[in-house]
Amino acid sequence: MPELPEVEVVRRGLERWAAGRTVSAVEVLDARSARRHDAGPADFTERLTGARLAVPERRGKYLWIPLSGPGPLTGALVAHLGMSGQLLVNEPGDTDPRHLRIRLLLEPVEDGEDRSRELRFVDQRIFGGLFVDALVEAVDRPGQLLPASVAHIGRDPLDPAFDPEAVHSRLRRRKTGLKRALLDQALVSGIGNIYADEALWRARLHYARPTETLNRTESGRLFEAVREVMEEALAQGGTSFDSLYVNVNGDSGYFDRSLNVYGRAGQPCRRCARQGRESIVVRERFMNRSSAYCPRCQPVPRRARW
DNA sequence: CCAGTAGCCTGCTTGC
DNA sequence: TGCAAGCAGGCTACTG
Repeated sequence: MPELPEVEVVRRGLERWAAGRTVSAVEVLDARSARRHDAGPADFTERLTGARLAVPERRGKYLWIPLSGPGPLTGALVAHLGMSGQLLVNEPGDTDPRHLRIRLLLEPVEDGEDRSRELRFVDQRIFGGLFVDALVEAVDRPGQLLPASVAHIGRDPLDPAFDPEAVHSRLRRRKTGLKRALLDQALVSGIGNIYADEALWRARLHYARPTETLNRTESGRLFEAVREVMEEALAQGGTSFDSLYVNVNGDSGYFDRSLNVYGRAGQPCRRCARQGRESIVVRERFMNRSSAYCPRCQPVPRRARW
């Protein structure tokens, strides 16, 4: 499941392998993967054909490639990977993978040696998709452009302009549970179910903690934990884009090795074990998804908000 | 405006 | 063995 670190790995791969190229042809094999393009697949194809791909950008789990026509910027190709989306760069003629949904043919870069490439959007479950959108100025930063459809997304903890104090104030004004707030991409972006559980564990906070009772120390600890979890995942997955095949299926290599609570229900809490205490990680259903935590170092708050 | 939830999707796993 | 239900969960659109 791609979260921010996985999406950043894709962004880097695209910067390395697709930026600077011009789209010569587009094939929408499954219109559902372009359903967020309001004007339909034919318009999607038309807007992309002949466009030049600039350096990809990212906010949270949204990724976009600014497009220039023959002239200045005309918009952006926006991608969201959803649950199972992948963006792959291939040589034309490579065998089509099972869930190939959209294909973009990319012209060679103009040095005579280079070949054409294919940018492929592969997505088993079709929660993700591609669309073309207009670029608008960021409200809090004149001059910074982002797709109109991404304007409501909050800055992520790896963004230099991320403001922990501002997010803390907004958290305090909410009346909800902490994990619900962490997963709200308008408040702070890039955090999905897995990294939410991992960050909460690190910060020793329970997912049902009422946001309005959080103090600065705790929110500071939490954002720090989120950043650490993301940076570690990035360090492990962020080196695999050095070959042509931009491999980003959500496997950053982080999953098996470094997870402390997610997928570890029934196993001992590592932090408690280090302290010579015994506590077993539990898994509960919450918000129609699973939440894992250690009941000893992340005790259920007195006034829990589920 | 805010909090909370249904529905979108496919494929693997589990239960009868 | 076959079939159905359960599960995985990010995001938008919608309701209260």
